[in-house]
Amino acid sequence: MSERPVRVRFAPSPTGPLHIGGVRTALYNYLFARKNGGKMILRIEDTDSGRFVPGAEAYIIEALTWLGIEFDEGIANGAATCRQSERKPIYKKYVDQLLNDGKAYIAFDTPAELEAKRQEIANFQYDARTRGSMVNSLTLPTEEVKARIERGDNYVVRVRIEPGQDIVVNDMIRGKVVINSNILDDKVLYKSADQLPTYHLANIVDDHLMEISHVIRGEEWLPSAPLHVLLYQYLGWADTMPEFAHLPLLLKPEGNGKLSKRDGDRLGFPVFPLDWIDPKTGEKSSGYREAGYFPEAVVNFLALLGWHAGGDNEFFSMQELIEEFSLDRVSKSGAKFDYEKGKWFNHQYLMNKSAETLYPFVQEILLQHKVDAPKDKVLAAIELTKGRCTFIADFWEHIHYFFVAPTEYDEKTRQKRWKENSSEEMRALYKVLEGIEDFSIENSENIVMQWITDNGLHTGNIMNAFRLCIVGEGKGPHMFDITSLIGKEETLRRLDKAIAVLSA
RNA sequence: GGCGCAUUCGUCUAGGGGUCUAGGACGCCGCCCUCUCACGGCGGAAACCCGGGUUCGAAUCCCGGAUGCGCUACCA
Repeated sequence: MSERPVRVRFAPSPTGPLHIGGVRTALYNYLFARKNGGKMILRIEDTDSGRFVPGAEAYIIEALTWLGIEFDEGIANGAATCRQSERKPIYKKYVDQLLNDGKAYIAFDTPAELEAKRQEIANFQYDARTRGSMVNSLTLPTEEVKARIERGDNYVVRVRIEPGQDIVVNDMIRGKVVINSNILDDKVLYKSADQLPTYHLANIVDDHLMEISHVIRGEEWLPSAPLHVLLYQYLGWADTMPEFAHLPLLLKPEGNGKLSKRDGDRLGFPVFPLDWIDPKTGEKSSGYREAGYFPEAVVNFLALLGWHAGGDNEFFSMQELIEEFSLDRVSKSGAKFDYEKGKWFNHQYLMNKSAETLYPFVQEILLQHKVDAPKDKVLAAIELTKGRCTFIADFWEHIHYFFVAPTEYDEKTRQKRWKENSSEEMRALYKVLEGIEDFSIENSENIVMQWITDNGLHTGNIMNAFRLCIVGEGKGPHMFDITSLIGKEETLRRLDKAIAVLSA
């Protein structure tokens, strides 16, 4: 283990909205950096000009900001300051170095020609066995190569892999992974067409220049890690090569495969942090924020998909995650995405919030429904109902009857709770309630219960019918919590109306 | 096909040779609380992929198989 300062990066490609697996990668990088007193860097890997999607970069930054994942470098005024597309001369320099050192060569084979080769030869691979029969600087005379370049022919630079050597990747999560160079191909490092490096080269150069100490990324990169190790050696940077940690993948909740962008709308839950509208197709993908999730619930849930603190506790704030996080407690195998558990987390976070904290959100919902109620009444209603809500948006369903009298009565509840003598009993209850001066929870409950006892009535029958009259359906907090909040006048009004409607 | 990684309840996982008749959580089921719905409490069903080996002893170590996933682009 080196003693150098911890510096990690999150390096997304701006090809669309950041999906939840990417968010988790960013989160683990962030936790690792904070835990070890290191720096977190954002780098935009936009070396594929063809797949660039406008707005994607801003989306990534907004999403991570929402979740509380902060960057120490690479971001200023809300925009990324490190984009690979803006570093062309830097990569060119190292491409030339590799070329001069004979670690790479120029190839003129066109994509169409390569495609033809693949059709022609099964398992065709551009490598030590085949490069001698291809069109490149190894097979062409020097003048010809020069002439072609001057003529403006497009070419690529390929890494020259020497066969027959074992390449060792030390992975912090998986241990030692050995791969023989025979199976590696001469990957393209640079394209003359857009003068941009490919991922592999840009990645190594930037990680080196930015003094990245740990590369924490998805497992899909493990197969190319040997190439990266080789590039560090070719460039002469082997001694400062970062440590690698390849994270297990996030899998589809059902069936097989990696969680993908399409799964969200197919399965009916978000796989993106924020809503996203595709600029080309106009297609909308839903996000956690708009679905009503709290960022801290998403972070908590995501952190536990592939990592475990060891004890029985499952609730962690960002600060606690930072304190507890460790790469050697990251799982090796992929985790299926369990949306139900995500909802449960949100429910827990919502229940644990104070009515005061929830107030602005609920107030907005009430306003949308044209309800203007005093704050203390809203706070009380929130306190009584928050245990029933998973999302903020659920509040209206559970809170509306505190502010709006029922206009209709749930048919099922009516059949079950409205008995033959209910009208009569409710009329009697009306009289009792009318006579109560102090309409507080305790007092009204005492009086009504005493009345029930004295007259040999059935508590369940009375209360359930009463609930149907006041709420309109068979749910909600205890009746006197509701009636004392809506007040005597409103209680009597609702009761009167309900008796008329339900007796008809 | 080739190469790599992985494999404990349906799902997320604890477990790093004996304390495992395998623990927790989500979901599911039952009971309690109760005027209903929730919340909460209690309880239940539910797993070490298979086969060899190492060992006095294996969920834990090794090998093989099976299965899953990933990669195999002038994409990241």
